[in-house]
Amino acid sequence: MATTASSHYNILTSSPSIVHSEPGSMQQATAYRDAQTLLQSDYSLQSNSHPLSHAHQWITALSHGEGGPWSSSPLGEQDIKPAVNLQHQTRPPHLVHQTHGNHHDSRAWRTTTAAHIPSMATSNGQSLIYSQPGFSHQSHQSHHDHSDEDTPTSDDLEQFAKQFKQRRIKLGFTQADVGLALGTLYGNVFSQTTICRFEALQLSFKNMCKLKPLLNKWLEEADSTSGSPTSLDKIAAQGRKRKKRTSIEVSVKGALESHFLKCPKPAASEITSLADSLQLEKEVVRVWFCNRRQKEKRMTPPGGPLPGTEDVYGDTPPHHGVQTPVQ
DNA sequence: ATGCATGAGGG
DNA sequence: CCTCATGCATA
Repeated sequence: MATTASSHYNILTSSPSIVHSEPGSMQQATAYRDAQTLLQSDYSLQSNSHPLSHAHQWITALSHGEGGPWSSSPLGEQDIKPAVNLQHQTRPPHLVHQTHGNHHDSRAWRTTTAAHIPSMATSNGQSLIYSQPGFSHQSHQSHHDHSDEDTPTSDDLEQFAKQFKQRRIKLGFTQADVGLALGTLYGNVFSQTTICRFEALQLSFKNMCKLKPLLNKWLEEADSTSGSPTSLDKIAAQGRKRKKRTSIEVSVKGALESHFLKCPKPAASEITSLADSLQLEKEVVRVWFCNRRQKEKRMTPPGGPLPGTEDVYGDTPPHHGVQTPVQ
């Protein structure tokens, strides 16, 4: 055992029917989503407004095959702007996080009536996260007022994400709401997960840039339309047996971590032997490494909140410049 | 909020 | 097989 899932795919929900055809086969999948949504909504006391309609269309990021994840392709969707992307393969950013925020959980959504404006810009180009090498160079465009257009900097994204979240909460929307709204507005539906990751800056720089405009529009729409009755509609079209999530034991994770530090990109053979020694499926291990690598490429460094030096809460009265970035 | 997973696209 | 964008299922 060791893991909750051995290696069999869970055959859940196979309702071939549509949303409302079979009087008895329209719950399963839908029920899950409902539960999740309701759960989420419960947190922030859903206000109601749920967009409707559905759309199916995802502009696949047509940008691929770039050497450096951080050094090239500012955006790959709007148009090809002769950005100043100086492309030179810089080694991947390693764990260089320093005074990163801290981790704490808090569902005090909507409780923080918020009254403070996040106008605490990073002051002197000193972001909390390591900055991207080779970005802040676009300094010949006599303007940079626009919230969109032109590749944002890491700081811009950081600021935007914060404001976005704040507004979203004030307006009483859940992350899931936003995801759906984007679908009705622009044809791109996103999950709660994605919105969450955006707010937490847990996406790649490129991905953040791509989503920012959309979320920005939603923001405008949202507050301007603050009060319009929207219908609630949900689309349920799922028919895919997903492998049950394998639960990897902490000790095993530790082992994987160790190997990752040594070799972030093991060869197939290595993966096989590693999987064997850890008694995991090769595929699971392979995927683990893939995900781990992705994590490394996020804007916010993995590993989390620096262990060790953590100041206590309850004290620290003198001064606290920045508030915890994470909720 | 996050861990593991899927899939498109590119070699 | 990898990278990348994304999300179901879960803690």
